[in-house]
Amino acid sequence: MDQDSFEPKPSRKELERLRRRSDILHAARELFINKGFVSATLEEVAQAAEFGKGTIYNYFANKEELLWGMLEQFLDETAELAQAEFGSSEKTARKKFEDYAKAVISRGREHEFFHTIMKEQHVLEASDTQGRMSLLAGKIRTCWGIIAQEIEKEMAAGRFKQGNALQMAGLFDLMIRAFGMGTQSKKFPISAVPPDEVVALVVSTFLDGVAIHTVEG
Amino acid sequence: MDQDSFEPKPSRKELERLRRRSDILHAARELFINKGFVSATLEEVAQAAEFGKGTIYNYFANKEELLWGMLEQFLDETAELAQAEFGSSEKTARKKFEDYAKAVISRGREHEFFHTIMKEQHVLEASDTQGRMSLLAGKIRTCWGIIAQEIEKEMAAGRFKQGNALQMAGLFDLMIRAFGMGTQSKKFPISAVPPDEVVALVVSTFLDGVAIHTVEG
Amino acid sequence: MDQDSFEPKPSRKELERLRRRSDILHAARELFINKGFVSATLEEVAQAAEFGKGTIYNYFANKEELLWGMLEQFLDETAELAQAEFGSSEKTARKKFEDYAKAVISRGREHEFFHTIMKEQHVLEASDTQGRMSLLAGKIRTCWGIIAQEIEKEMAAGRFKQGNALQMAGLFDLMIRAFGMGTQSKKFPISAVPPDEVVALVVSTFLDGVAIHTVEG
Amino acid sequence: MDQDSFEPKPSRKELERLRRRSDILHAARELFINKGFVSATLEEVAQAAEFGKGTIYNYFANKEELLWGMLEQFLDETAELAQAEFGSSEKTARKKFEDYAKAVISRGREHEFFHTIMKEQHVLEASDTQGRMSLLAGKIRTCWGIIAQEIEKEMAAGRFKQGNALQMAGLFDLMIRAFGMGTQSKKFPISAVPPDEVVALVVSTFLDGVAIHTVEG
DNA sequence: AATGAATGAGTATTCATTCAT
DNA sequence: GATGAATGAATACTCATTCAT
Repeated sequence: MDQDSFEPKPSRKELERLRRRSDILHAARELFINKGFVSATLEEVAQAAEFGKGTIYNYFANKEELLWGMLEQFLDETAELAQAEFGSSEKTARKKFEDYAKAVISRGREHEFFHTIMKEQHVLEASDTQGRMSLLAGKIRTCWGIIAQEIEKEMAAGRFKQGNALQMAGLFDLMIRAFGMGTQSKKFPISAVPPDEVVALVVSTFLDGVAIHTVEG
Repeated sequence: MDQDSFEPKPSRKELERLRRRSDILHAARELFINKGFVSATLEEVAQAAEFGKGTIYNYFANKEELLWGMLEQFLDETAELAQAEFGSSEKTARKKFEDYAKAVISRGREHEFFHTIMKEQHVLEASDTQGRMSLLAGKIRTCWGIIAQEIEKEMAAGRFKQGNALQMAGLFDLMIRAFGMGTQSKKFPISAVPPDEVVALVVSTFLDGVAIHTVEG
Repeated sequence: MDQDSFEPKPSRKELERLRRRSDILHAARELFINKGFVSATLEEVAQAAEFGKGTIYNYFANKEELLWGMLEQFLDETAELAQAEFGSSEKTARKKFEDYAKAVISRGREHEFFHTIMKEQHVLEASDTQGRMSLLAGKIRTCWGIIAQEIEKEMAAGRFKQGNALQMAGLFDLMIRAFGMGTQSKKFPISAVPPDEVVALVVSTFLDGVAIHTVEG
Repeated sequence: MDQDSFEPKPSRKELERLRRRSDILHAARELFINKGFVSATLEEVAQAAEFGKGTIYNYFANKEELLWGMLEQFLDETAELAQAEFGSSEKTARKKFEDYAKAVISRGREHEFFHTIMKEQHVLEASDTQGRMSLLAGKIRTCWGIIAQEIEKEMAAGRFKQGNALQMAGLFDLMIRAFGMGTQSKKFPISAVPPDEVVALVVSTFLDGVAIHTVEG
């Protein structure tokens, strides 16, 4: 957005700066996911990023900016992931859903953007200036849009039921993330489900449902 | 210990005390859901409960106890809800799933135990003494067990695919909760979906999947 | 002071009231000595006295009054003690000093009025209305006056050096109390001195000093 | 650990830090002595030290640490004082006792370590981790040991009675401190004794006793 | 550019005191 | 008279942010 097309060559200085910014965001992500935004202190972020506390303020105006920056980075990575799994043209749709689910599960909490957004919703709402939330929502739409394209392709081919593809994509994505979270956390009742089974259950349920279908039509 | 079998009539005093405790918990629930446990202050809880700050401490040893108490209350209510919807014997399974989904969606954030537990996970882990987390997990299992019974009945009748009923129940419950949260919040890309459509999409996907099934077997 | 000579017969009611007041003071003494006035809570006092918290306020206007009341009771008991040991006419002076020292040591912290007054000095100063401190000082003077009488008798008999008898009495009393405290507390460097030795050292030093006197005059 | 033998020059930074730490401790001493540890607030300490409240916590982990630090500083100063008065070899023993007594009295409450330790005993006991109390007791033993050496010298020379020199040193030190406190405080019955008289009475009593000795042996 | 000491607003918790029962 | 639930003022401690070096 700011780094427009007419900034021809980012100087080495500038690149290093962006690199450091990104490093700080990664350190913050780890902490915010584990302790929650409010409980994680800037001191801890600085320590994790191996910078002085004051230095963080050279890259981010305040603590909230860290959260916003981290979520943007977060969602960009998720979009890349979706693109990587659904962009290829050789795999069947089922295989794509499977691989995407597998990829999401395997990253664990590292990619739980949904969880994080929900978790820190009130912080985001309180510090949302100038429609930054819309920007984030746009990025989510991008992610789900990539999945939705696949769904539309299948609908067009008569292999999926007609419906709102974006909603269906969102539902699928959330199924993995929510069920994944519920089963991978040690503290949960249906925990200890191996990742493979999680993927199998979610994908088969999403595609085929749990009811038995005798004859269609 | 106290609630022994020979304490037939809790005194009026005791009843009032429990009533007030419950009132405080409800006030806390509202706040913790909206602002997050860490950000909500005890001053706010007290104000919401229309008590003095000190009074809260006559009912709960500290802030964490409020969270634990609230989650227990929370889950007990959810179990009642599940029992109410799945306990009846006249409805078809599909109808039961529909009615449960409807009920969950309609309560909104008021019953998002899953969200809350995930959101405050690190607080809970930090203050979990003597396996209170297990107690909570047990209550979740109870909720999902009620749904699972229905699934098992259908499996036995040959109408549902064989599988781990508890996992399937959990998946269904989380589908409603996660998708419900994503669609009812104003800030989300697939927002503004009317509750009825949410229920329809989740239930039909859970039962039938999104793929078209021509002939089975 | 208030219970003037024309209150002919305190009713049984009144006597019981005084008795309860005294009980509360004893409970408070124990606590104030062990935890300090500021740290001891009224809840604890009430519990120790086996009364409800509110009841304490029927006997004392506030927490500070407990401290003042307790110190008066305290000093009255000490005066009785001094009278008991120094009042008799059969013992030699040396024996009287010994017995008094023994008695003080044996009561332990229960009679450490000096310690308590020093310890809570700032509380007393802050809540000293209408010269209550003078009243206390008067009671101390009474105690030391009893000892001083003995000293004066000895001076008159040419057995003690001339000097300010009250000062000498105070010095003796404080020697026992301070050295007693230092030696009976487990945490002190010259601890574990048996009470008998403490008494012997203090009395012999007070009377004879530590230097060796070859010929006097 | 840090103050190793090969750290020849503490950096200016480090020195300033120690200086500030010491300043804070002196401010705290003043307050703790006047108001008592529990009653003195950290806000007051900060104000007295002319620092922000938060700054205090950069130097001390919590309020208790202030008390411990202050007592150590306190006792180190007292040891220096004892060394200064008893270390010289030119003065007679009597003169040394006199000068020490004078020095102690003249510092007033500023050096009343004994009073402070007694006063805050329960706080110290409650926060005594890893034998810090022993460390303090050791420092007291050091102080009294310095005095005891003089006593032993005199015993060896046949000028003092045989006995436990450490106990005698402790007794002498406590005589000055307790009697000094009793006489210098405005509120006490034997108050208004000029410091010189206090010194004279204590020293002469300690050395010679109050009884008249006609012929020894 | 990087740092971390200093700061004070903000928060959980305690406890003397009141007062309805 | 006795009680203890309710109260809020007071206090230790934390942490985002600033700024001199």
